[in-house]
Amino acid sequence: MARTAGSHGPKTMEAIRKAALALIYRKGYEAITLRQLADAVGIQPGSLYNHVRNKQDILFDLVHDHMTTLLAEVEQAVPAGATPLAQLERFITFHVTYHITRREQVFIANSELRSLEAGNHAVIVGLRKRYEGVLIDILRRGGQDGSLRVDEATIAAYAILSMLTGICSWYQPGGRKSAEQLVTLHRDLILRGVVA
Amino acid sequence: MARTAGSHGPKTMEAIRKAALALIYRKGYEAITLRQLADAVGIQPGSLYNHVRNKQDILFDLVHDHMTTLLAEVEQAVPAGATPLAQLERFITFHVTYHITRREQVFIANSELRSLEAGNHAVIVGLRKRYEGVLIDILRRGGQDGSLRVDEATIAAYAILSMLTGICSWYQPGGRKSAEQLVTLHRDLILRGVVA
Amino acid sequence: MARTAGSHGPKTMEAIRKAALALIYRKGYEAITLRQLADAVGIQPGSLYNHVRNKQDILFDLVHDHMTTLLAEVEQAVPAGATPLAQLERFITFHVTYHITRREQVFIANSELRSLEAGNHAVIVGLRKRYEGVLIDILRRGGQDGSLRVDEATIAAYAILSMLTGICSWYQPGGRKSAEQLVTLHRDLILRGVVA
Amino acid sequence: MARTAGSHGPKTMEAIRKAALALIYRKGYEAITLRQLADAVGIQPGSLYNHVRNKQDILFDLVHDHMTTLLAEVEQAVPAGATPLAQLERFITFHVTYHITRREQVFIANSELRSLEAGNHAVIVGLRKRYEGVLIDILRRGGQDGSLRVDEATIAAYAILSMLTGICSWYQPGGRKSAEQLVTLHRDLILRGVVA
DNA sequence: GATGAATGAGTTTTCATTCAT
DNA sequence: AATGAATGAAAACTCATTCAT
Repeated sequence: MARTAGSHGPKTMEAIRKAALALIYRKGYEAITLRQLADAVGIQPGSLYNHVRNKQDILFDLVHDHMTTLLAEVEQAVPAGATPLAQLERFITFHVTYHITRREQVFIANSELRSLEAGNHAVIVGLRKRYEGVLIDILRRGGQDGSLRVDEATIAAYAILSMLTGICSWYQPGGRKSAEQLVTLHRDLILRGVVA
Repeated sequence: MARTAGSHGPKTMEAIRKAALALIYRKGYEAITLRQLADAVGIQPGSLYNHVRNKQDILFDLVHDHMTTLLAEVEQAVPAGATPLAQLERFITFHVTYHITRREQVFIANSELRSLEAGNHAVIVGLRKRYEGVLIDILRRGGQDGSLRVDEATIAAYAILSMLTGICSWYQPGGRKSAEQLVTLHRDLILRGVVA
Repeated sequence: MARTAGSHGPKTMEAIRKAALALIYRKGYEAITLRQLADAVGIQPGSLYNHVRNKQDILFDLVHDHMTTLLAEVEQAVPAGATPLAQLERFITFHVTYHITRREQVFIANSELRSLEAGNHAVIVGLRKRYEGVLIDILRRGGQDGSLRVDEATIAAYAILSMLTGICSWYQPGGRKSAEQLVTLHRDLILRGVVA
Repeated sequence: MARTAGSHGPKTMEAIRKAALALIYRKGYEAITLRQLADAVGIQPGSLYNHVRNKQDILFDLVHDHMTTLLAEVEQAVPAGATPLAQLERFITFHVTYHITRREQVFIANSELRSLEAGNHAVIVGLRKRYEGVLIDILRRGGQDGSLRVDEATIAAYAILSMLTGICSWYQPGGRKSAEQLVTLHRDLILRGVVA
């Protein structure tokens, strides 16, 4: 049959990725069907398999892409030679900014981990551990040189990451607060706490 | 929920709830099947319907129970007449303690919101808003009387809740840290931040 | 929904077996669909799974049942103490009779072996080797005591089995020849050949 | 297999035929996919259609080629003027030799008949009848002139053909027995039977 | 001639749900 | 209250086939 609609050629893969990101973000990996995804792309369900091996791969690709980008960029953002405090400030700024610009990827990478098959799961958890490691390392060095008040670097890192990552479950682009304001608010909270 | 009147085994209903909690916690609502649930309970899939109206109700029950308990208990835990700072400390203690004792309920109530049908979703979001309101209120009053350094009470509340709730995604009962230690660590973090 | 048509209860399994036998005989295992099978039984495709684990199991059951019956009956039919010649005559009589009464099972057991998964395949091949062994043993003993002119018992057995089993690819019940006539014709052929 | 570099034209068609023969022999017509076939040839599935009208044609070609060759060669092999006994010996020799040299074609021509569409099926069955006719004719004339002990020439012919054709389901080229030995064994069996 | 991407119909299988017993 | 067997809808995935490039 002649092709009726939708996108062709190398653009299709990009369209699939985009549609999958939006759909999974809204409904969750388990809840979406490949029919819905195909509809969103404008092709038949079977045609997805010209670009993708199976449903699982779609999720893994999305999460894996996100994690490798995240890791690559955090290294750029946190200057190696700086003091732990300076590094922490940079980390917070980077994390908040990145997370509100890529809410969907971040959200999926956190909430759909459970839907990854064992092998894929291990890969992503490994990458995530490396990312967490960046913050743990900063906190640990700050604790050792006395510039930061941190006994349990790991727990503190988890706490900080949870706080910052939580932003993407309520943040709406174009909301009342700018990215910079969010950075400031969270940086202050983390650095100095709430007690006046 | 909705057990048929005259049923002689409230134990079955309890077993269903327990099994559902464990299963949904591990795999997610969309990913589990009623066959798995029935297996875990030791009955046939059809028999579930003697106790439950449908799959959705199982989730809603679990989450609703959790939310009402949470609300009831937070009121007990946070003394009405105390200062904002004292209330905040109590809130943190309560929240952490509650969350690590009921990791599964908490996790589900957060991660499976998306799987609730519109009506059910609205109910739960309403309850959650009330719970968040408790903290927002504390922070706002603390900001007003100058005892807490908080401009944006709502955002600060979300940040604090995200941090604290995050505990249940990594906490293992019987781990290196006791509940009290976790309370202390997080309270210090929130109250005074990390800068030495 | 109320059940509309078809068979219920323990009879369904029997109906499935029967319909599967007829369908696979006519079209082959790979060529039939579970929709066709369900139609023939008078149930919905999904309902098959109340009785059967999957498509492969249907085939295996059919073939396995046939092979075990065949083995059990051949032992009855061939008297242990008799001379090789007498045993051979009995074997031929049994084999021909059995094969024309159960053409479908026999045909499937031979032609659909290829469609069995590795494990199932091995089981059936094992049973078949045991059946072939009965004839090989007769021929070998006949060759040793000089009553039969057989050098290569295995090859001769395969040749005889091929000849006899071939009957079910052309035999029509109620055709010109009775079962007894077929037995006689083939027995003569095997025992004395065609040269006058 | 990888396509021989830069090979075009009739070589591809030959490669398709060869790969199809091997694949269908191993797995059966219904069980193979054109993707597997294309892989084996080293081209894309769509490219098959430059050489072949559809899947069915591939099977028909294979079987039809085989049957016409078989018919052409059997006429060469069986001398028209010879006695029925001499002709029978030649027929056996020819059939066995041909079948063990072209096991795959023979096997397919027998086992995949069922997968031919009505029209194609009729053509092949017609050719097969002509081949069977050669043997039936020999037996009938032998029965009439008293040189062969055959009442039912058709049934005897089917029996003999089944026996001989059966060889290709177990014969392995390079096995313990040479083609000549197989010819001798089977000729003796058919001509004189097994009774000493 | 070959390719990559598309189609549409179909496959086996799963699942929530129903209901007579 | 439990069961076994049924339904009907849908899921992921496959496949022969087409066709613009």
